[in-house]
Amino acid sequence: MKKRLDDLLRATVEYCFDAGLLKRGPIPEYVIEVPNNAAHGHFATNLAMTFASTQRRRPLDIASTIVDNLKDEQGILESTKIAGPGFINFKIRAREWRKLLVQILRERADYGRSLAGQGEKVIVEFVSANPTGPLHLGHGRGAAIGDTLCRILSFCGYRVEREFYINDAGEQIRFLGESIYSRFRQIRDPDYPFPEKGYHGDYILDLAAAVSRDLDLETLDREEAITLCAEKGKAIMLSEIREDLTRFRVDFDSWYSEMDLHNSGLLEDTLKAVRRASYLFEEDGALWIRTSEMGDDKDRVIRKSDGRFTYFASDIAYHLQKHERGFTRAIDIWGADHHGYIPRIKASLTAHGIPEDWLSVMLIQLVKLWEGGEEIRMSKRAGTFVTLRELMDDVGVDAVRFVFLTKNHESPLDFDMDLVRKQDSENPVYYVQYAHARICSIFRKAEAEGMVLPAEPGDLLGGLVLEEELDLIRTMSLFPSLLRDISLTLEPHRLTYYLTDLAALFHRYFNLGTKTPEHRIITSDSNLTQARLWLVDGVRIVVANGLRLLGIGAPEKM
RNA sequence: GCCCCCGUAGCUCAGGUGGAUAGAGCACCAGAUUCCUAAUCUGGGUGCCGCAUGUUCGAGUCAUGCCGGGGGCACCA
Repeated sequence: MKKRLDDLLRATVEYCFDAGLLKRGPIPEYVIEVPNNAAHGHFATNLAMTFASTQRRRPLDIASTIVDNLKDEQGILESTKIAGPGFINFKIRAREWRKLLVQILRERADYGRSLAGQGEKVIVEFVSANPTGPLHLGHGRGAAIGDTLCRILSFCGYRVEREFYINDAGEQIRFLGESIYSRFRQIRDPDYPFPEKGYHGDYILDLAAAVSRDLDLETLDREEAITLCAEKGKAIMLSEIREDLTRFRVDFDSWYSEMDLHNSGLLEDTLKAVRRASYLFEEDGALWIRTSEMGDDKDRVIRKSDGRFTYFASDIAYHLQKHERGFTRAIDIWGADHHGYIPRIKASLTAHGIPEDWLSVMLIQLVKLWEGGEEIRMSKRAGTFVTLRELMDDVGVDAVRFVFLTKNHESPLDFDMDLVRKQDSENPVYYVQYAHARICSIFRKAEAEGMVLPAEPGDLLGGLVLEEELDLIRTMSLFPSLLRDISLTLEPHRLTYYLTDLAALFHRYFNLGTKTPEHRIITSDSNLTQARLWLVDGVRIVVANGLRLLGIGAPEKM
């Protein structure tokens, strides 16, 4: 609808140019928006105001010139008003809104889908948890945001690859092995020392038990045993991580191992490439990359003086790999504590001639858990943390995913266990899901009363005349552009707000019937009943599509 | 010291790439069910949008500085 209005306005301006009513020149950037005040109509544009400076005329004059010459060939406008400092406010005929409902009913599960992304190849890397422990809340938030974003991007016509980067080559894995081994030895010898940088969580005990079942740790020498513990432990953790993610409805297309990066020689190749670009230098026995010339605040070490590579080296190689794999765009979702890495990664990409905006990094802020009015403090090292698995057991996948998307990812999130456990309208996820269930219930009732909807709504929708009914359609019509906006701004949380709004509109509409029986959806007038059933079917479609993009179920009964 | 994020109603937070009179939920009070699910709804009121300059027709939104809170700085991962 916005597009049609835009075409109409441009045609009008062209006409005014031809007729000499406006000085010919470039049309300035302007917006068409849905005003937050309903009295300002369905759409408003600031066109006349942005025109003012180049036309050297008062915005109000320009507005009336435009309004007097509107090229509304198809008669979509019901009224046009000039208001305030020079806004033009439009109302669209009800007939046009009803046509949009027809479109929703036709497209069904595809409603909202678009080709906006033009098949652009995007790689989204998220979660990427170290396989040294179970997934915790922070990973869950990243997983929910990343997965929903991917679903939306795909729906908007991008070719999306979801990737999990496995940090399986560094010191941390060694500490994991030492921790497991130490716990094993402590079974016999409680005084056996535990590594200072080890992992204290109880899950290490389980790992020790599992590893020692398969291997005779007793007979191996310490080094050998630790290496094996590390390998086995890593494999077990990784498979648990996969299980948790599957249960959380997050599927990855690829799992990229840092170890492979080393073994396949890609790391060495990368270094050669960097060297060719002459951004490397040696100092104090270490190998450095001159990222400071590309916007980083200092140079960074790539290979330490002990001969081992830093993680940064793998990160550079990994990102160059992404680029070589043909992705025209990359999105990384990291914990906010990694923000310091952005400049150096971008700098090293720049050194290879990769444009700065090829990579977008989304930083996910902290999750704090609250229960009984108190914060539950968490620390992975100390082993006091709530895992994603425990959270799923406690409150369910739907609620967890929804809550993780109720805030901008750049804001810290307070996760209130008491609220999320509630299964009533205070819990936003139930509020939205219930809208869907309620509509299904209405349909069951209609069927029980022998109501059958024809295949196409035809002219029946003319019965939809209430402001509340047209409001619902208008809100539904925003869905496709909302998804496009989300894919551009990378702000998937906006979808939960939209669905909550739509659900509220629907519940309010439904409740009209409790006061005024003739506003009930199922009435004695069969034509009107059918029209209203089509309307709420539209709502059901949009809610279901939205929930699907959030990875949340749309129940038919609650 | 440098970098990132946050600061909007009593609380938790939205605020659609700068628009008109800044919103929602919770909390609080009062009400609604012979009815398609009361897992719902209706009504009642709040704001120096942290402060200050600037950019412009117009700023919660952009820029700069400051204040307050959180996080991060490594030849750690």
